[in-house]
Amino acid sequence: MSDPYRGPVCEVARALIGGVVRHGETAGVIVETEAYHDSEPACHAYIGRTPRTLTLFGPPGRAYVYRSYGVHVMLNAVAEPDGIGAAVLIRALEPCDGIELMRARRGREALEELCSGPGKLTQALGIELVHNGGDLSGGPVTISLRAGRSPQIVASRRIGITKAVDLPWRFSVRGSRFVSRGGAGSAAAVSRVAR
DNA sequence: CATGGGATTGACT
DNA sequence: GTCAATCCCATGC
Repeated sequence: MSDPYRGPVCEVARALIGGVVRHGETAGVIVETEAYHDSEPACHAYIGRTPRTLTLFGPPGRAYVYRSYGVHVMLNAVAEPDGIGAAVLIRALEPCDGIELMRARRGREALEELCSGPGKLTQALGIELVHNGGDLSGGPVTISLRAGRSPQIVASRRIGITKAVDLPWRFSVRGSRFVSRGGAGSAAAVSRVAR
């Protein structure tokens, strides 16, 4: 319990499923994650330490937040010991608190459209680039880990990347309707990995 | 200093 | 299914 983020990044990615991301009055349960590690080219840390990747190589349990496509903000939890560049991308949440505020920020009503994607959930929770490097156990953005037993988790291939596309490092709650639109948990995603 | 490329989303054909 | 939006940063001159 002392350092839940310190272990192998794929184990951390699984452990985070069922945890709760909270920012202010908004919060949601994690239903989808992806693992990234500096040993594989899809990871930002693959190129080594740069100003951008410094957070990734820092101590585990911090937030790595960056802008994607000039439009969207992505939230990650840094994993593995200090000196190793690894993180878990939070890809989807099941909204639980502050739903009206999420609706206002997202401009959408349907629960399934509030946090079902990495760019959507940061918008719904009001997470910004300034949160990069923040301690996830001490806020302002926090993640509390699941206490009980794990839900059924499906592994599949990661979404939206062009390198190391075959690694089954995406994890999602089987059957959840709150996962992102890559269709994680679908029979297609499962068989894609099995093949 | 100029350029190119995204761990995406939503609107449109 | 296709495509543009739009900004940070890594790289190269």
